[in-house]
Amino acid sequence: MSTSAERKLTILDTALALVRNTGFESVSIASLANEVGMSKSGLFAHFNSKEKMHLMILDHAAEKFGADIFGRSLKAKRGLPRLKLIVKNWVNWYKTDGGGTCPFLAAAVEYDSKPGAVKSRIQLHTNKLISSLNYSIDLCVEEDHFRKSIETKKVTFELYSIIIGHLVYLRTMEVKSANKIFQSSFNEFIERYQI
Amino acid sequence: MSTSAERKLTILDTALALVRNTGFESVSIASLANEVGMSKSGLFAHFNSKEKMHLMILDHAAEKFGADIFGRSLKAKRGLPRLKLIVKNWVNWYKTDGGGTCPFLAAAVEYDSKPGAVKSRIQLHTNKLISSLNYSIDLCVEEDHFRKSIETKKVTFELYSIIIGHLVYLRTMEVKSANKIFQSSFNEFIERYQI
DNA sequence: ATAAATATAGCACGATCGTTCGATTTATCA
DNA sequence: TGATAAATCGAACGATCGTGCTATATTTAT
Repeated sequence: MSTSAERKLTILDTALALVRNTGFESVSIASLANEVGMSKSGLFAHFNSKEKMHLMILDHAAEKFGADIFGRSLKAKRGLPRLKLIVKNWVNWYKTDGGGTCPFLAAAVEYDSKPGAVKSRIQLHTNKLISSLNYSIDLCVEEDHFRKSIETKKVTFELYSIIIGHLVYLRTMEVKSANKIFQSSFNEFIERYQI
Repeated sequence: MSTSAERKLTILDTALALVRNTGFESVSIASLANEVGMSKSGLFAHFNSKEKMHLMILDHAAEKFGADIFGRSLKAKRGLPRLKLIVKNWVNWYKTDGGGTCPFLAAAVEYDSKPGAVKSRIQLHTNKLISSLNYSIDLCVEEDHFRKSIETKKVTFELYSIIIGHLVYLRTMEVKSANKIFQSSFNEFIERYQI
C-alpha cells in the first residue's frame, strides 16, 4: 500500500475510534488532527471539507462494522448459528477497541434534523445494515431454522430494535442487568420463530 | 404566574422545540437567545451556565413528555387500553408541535461519552421513563389483561425497544412502511402476552 | 540526479461559542 | 413617588472552529 493510502487509513481509523468515544459531530478537523498528530491544514488537505471528511468516516465505519460483525460471522453455519454469531459480534462491538457507541446510531440521531449529503449517507448505510440483518434472517428460513410463515421484515425490525434498545439500556442502567435482559429477550426472540 | 416565571417558561418551551428540531447539543445559548428574541447575555443570566441551561431543558422536557404521553393516558381504563393510548401518544409525539426526535434518545446518544451532571440527569429521566412504562405493563397484569407469568421488566424492554426502533426506522426509510412494520410488531407484542 | 507531484506545515481570516462586566431599562414595593 | 431589586442589554474576552493561502518538506517518476 502506498504511503498516502496508509496515512489516510491511519487517519480514518483514528477518526472512527474518536467517533465511537465522543460521538460523531464532536470529531472536528482540529481535534482529529491533534489526535493523529499532524497540523490542522495538513489533515484538511486530505479531505478538502468537513463534509467530505464525515462522508469518508461514515464509509470507513460501514466497512469496518460490516467486516467485524457480518464478515466474521461467515465461519458459522448458515442460518441460526450465523445469526447468533452476528448478534454476538454486534454486542461485542460496544466493548472492543476501547468500546463506544454504535457509530451509525450516533450519526443517525445527531444528523436527524440536518438534511444533506451526510444524512443521506447515514440513511444509506443504515439501510444496508438492516438489509444485511434481514438477509441473515432469510437464511434462517431457508435453512429451516425459522418457520416459513414469518414476515422476515418484521422479524428483522424486532431484532434490530432490541439490539439498539440494549445499547440504550447499557448506557442508562447497570451493565449487568442490561445484558441479562437483552440476552433473555434475544433467546425468547429465537424461540418465538424457531421451528 | 409572575412575569419572570412566564419568561422562563417561554424560554424553555422554545428550547424544547429547538431540541426536537435540531438535537440537543446544537442548542447553544446564542442560538436560543436568537430564537427567543433576546440578547445572549440576557438569556445567559437566566441560567448562569450552559450546563445549568441543559439541565433545566432536560427537566422541562421530562415534565412535558410525561404529561403528554403518560398524563394524557389516564383517561383510558387501567391496563391494556391505557398502555395502547400511551404508545399512541408516544408515537404521536414525533409528529406534534412541529415533530422532531425524542429528546431523551437524542440526549442519551449525544451525551453518551460525556460524563457529568448532564449525562446523569439524562440517565435519571430515562430510568424514570422506563419505570413509568414498566408500571403501565404491571397494570396490564394486575387487570388480568396480560398473563401473570410474564417478566414485566423484559416485556418493558421489548416495548421500549420497538418504540425507539420505530423512531430510527422512521428516519431511515419510507415513513409509511416504518409505521406499518411498527404497528404490526406492536400488535403481535400485545397478542404475545395477552390472556 | 533532477524535475514534477504530493503531503504537510504555518499563519491568518471570519464566524461562533460560553462567559464576564458594567450600564441601563423595567418591575416591585415601602 | 421614590428607592430597591431584578431583568436585560451591549461590548469585549479568549477558545475553537472550518477554510484558504503560501511556503516547505517529502515522495515519486523520469
